[in-house]
Amino acid sequence: MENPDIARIFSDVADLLEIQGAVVFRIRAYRNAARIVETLPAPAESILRDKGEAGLTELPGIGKDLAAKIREIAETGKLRLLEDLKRQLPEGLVQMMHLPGVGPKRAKLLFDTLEIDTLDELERSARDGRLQGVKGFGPTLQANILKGIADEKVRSTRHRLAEAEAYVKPFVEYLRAGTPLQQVEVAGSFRRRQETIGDIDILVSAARAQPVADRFVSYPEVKTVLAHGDTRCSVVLRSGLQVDLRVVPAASYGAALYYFTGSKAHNIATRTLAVKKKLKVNEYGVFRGAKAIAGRTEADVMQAIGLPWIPPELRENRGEIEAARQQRLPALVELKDIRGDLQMHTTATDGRATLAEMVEACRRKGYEYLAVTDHSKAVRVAGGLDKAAFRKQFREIEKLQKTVTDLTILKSAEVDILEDGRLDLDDDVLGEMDVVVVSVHSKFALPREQMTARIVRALQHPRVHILGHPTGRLLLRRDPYAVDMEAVVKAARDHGVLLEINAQPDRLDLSDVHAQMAREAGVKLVVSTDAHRVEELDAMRFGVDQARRGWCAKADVANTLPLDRFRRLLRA
DNA sequence: GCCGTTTTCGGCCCGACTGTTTTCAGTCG
Repeated sequence: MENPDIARIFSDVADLLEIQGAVVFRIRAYRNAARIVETLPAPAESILRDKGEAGLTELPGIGKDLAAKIREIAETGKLRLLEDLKRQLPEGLVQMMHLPGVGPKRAKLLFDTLEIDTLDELERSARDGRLQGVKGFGPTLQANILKGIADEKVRSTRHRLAEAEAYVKPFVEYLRAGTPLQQVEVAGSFRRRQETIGDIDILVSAARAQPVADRFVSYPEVKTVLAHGDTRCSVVLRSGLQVDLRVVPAASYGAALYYFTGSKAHNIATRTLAVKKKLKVNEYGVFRGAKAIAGRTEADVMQAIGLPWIPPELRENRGEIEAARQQRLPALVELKDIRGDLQMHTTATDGRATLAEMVEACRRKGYEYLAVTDHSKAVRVAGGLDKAAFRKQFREIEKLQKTVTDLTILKSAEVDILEDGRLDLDDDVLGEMDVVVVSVHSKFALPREQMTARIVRALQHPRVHILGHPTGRLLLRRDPYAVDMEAVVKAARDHGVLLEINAQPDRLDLSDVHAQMAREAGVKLVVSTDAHRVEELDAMRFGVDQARRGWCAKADVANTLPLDRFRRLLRA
């Protein structure tokens, strides 16, 4: 069982307990546990293997009981508690409680009064008027339920960060253009630079809230208005993206920004800290009794709680609060630290721009070096190059290099890792390259052991420098292939291989959690765009965001090094 | 279910909006 499977089970338990009407804190403990397990830097199974249940109870939020339950799941593949709950409560109730306007209480009420336990049955009851008789189910709620069921069938749930950015920028411009705003910022998971976004939170400070709220719900792209209050509104855009607005006075802007940036888990943890200091924290400020002691800026708010300012990317309650209290937050890598891009393609294979065009674009970015990494021959669909074709390209590079003095073009390739872990090019041509990137592009469905052995074997090859997009995932489209990342990280460490954070907005591979895991193992990373067009070189910032979420400082990212030191690292 | 330089029991973050109510429960973030 992988961590997400265990998390899923805890999350299902929480849903069913909620319907059952269990004590809210017990429910919270399961939800909390789901989140903890989901974001663990190592598989729970290997923690159990190495340190037993004690290794799990070290984690704040996991006690004796939950540690034993994790063991039960690891050993049997399921959890008796969940099986029991499922026998008592039909699973359809969980789907019902996730409809807008329906929560655990109403789902249970529908089951108890009308024996409704599926979405289909609920839809029929709403249509034929049976819901009328149930307490609390007025005409509006019924209409909302029907709409929710219809939306459920065509729902676009999450959006990639880059995609959300494309929708939110014009929306913010529209708000700015029409009403006098003092400050405006997109908060939430967007500001934390999470790889995918459920909804967008726009925070505004303005002298008068009402005009901002009115303009917000009138945005032409708005499909549905979910809520329209004085200071808080919520809409769904035609794209399916939900956008929430919050308007606060300037004196509360920092507190509101802090609160609406989240994450929820981070907020709960810092508020708990505040309670111990006899303080109350809400979106309007930090209060001692009735007296506001902070609120205007985020830094003020955190200082009042006794914390230094924590970068949004770290606010996941994954140890950042403890690190902040001990003044050992990492100085996170920044876009301006990047001195070179180490994966890109040209018209020689599946890129759209020529070698000269890509080099010129990198020169304009002010890079010190770049690696041209066209595909090797196994990637037929991309027109992968053979030994002779690479040598031809290297001669072109040498020729071009003579005309370009202010940046170095590194000869390279994205060499395919074949099914058995051998490489798609011979050692002699690999030896003519400055840097060798290896990646998996085929046979994604291999069993976990086989895939792990395949990648580890490739990393053992003495000429390999970088593992490209290590898990092969495509966000929201394709799961990572089954692979033991702990073993891959260990192999990378043992053989001095760098792990790539691929900055393509639909890859962002490594994930934040894996990047952090690599960093903690002492493995160096690189952030590369894998650009197939000149414009895609701009994706570097998404990769840097991901590195920051993985706690990476400048020193953890090898392509922040000046060329001579980078070369020395490759040789080592 | 977790946790503890207040506690092994008794706490556990906080507020806005909606719909259906006549003062608030449920939902949501």
